[in-house]
Amino acid sequence: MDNEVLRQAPLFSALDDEAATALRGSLSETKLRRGDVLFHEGDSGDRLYIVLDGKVKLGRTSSDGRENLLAILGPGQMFGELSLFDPGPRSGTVTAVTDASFASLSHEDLLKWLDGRPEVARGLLAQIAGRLRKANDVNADLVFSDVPGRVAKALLDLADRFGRTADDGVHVHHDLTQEELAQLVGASRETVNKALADFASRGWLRLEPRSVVIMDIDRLRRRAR
Amino acid sequence: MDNEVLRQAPLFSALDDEAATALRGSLSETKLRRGDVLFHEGDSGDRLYIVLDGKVKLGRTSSDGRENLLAILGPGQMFGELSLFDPGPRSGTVTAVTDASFASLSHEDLLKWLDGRPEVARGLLAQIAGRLRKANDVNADLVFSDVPGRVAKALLDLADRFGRTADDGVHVHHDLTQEELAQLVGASRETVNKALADFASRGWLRLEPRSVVIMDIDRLRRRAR
DNA sequence: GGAGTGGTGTGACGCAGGCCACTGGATAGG
DNA sequence: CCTATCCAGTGGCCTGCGTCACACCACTCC
Repeated sequence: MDNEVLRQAPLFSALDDEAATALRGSLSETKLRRGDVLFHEGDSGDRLYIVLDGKVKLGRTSSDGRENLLAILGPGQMFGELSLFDPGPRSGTVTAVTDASFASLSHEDLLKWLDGRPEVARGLLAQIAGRLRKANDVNADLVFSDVPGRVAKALLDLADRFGRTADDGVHVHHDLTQEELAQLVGASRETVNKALADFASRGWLRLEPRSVVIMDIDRLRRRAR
Repeated sequence: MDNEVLRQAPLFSALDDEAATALRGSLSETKLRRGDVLFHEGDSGDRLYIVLDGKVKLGRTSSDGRENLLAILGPGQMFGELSLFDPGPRSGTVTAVTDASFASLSHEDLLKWLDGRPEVARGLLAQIAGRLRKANDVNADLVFSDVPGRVAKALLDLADRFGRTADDGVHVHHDLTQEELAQLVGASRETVNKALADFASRGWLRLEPRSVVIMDIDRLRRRAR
């Protein structure tokens, strides 16, 4: 298992070596291929997962079958926390968008763990609080911004987390189809495509399959707000 | 100060009498009149508040001055938690929608408090996790539901929390203007008004100033999903 | 009383963006 | 290789809802 990632994960950054070693005993590892589903909305389950490698999408399906993505998560990020506190069914479906691996921990083990270690509890709170803040931001965007604005915002967020700067711009291998990108910003595939094409025609970015190269990040930022 | 409400507040429901008495020493009380602002988005501040009496709206303002409400909070509910974990500026503005009173607790006191009492920490986590889940639900609604659907949902939520059942229906004194209701569901005042008028013309509810009487809650529920 | 103010009710108009329909390229599976 | 499937790109139509523009209270405050 990849210790490096775990030690950098926000949740465990406060741990000393001894504690980290002790923790590893409770963890188990899972691997998925692109497209595989880790769990479905409505499943029961109480494990907390941390992404070691790859990316997943966290989505929910409406009653009439349409889908909407809450988040794209990469290495170091956790999910499945919600079922820890109200132990109901899973509130979303988690699907791998690339081959991916995870460390996971049972509800029970985590709670045992938290009791003795207030700094970990605080880390967990900070994680969830951050997610809440972000969810609120997304709400505001859905109300205030148009689709191109939300697409720009999503690209910038993905660039922040997965981008690599080269001399021809920031390469963002988001690994998402335009359909998925559309579900992430809450719009139709067609409209997202048109927004992307428009950005490209202005020279702000270049489109590549499942990735973009951002060439003028300042303009994109201005479009996003 | 109203002990009853405090003891029922989800955050402190796990406390025994001794602990509750000890806590009261750290609390201070605040009162507001309808329309008064407790704090603004961007203010610094690290107090956690618990509503004792009345209602508040938690809102944020977009760069071009339009407003959007994240939540309406009533007795027993807390707010201001976010600044506890990343101690940045306030992420929203809190305004009283009725005369209201609050108990508050400083960041520092709360953290001191949490360390010895894992059950309170867990209560706090559960609260925030619940809010996160709710924020995600709102996101899905903004993507999937039309305005009338969101209005119906908002009314049902308000009815759940503030409604009183009488023989002519469920009386919901939400204390919101239609403008505020519109900001809550992310729509214009006019469209919300038309949705309400439509519901009323179907006999599902009756409109009264700053309140509604829901007469056919099942139909309203069906319209909401 | 009259005038201002804040909330509610309604019609008309325009447009962002959803939905549909189709094209073409790329990848996979036989 | 050929076919099937998936994904990206683009145009056209239609509608939900935002915006504008009013009218009509129900108040408070002179």
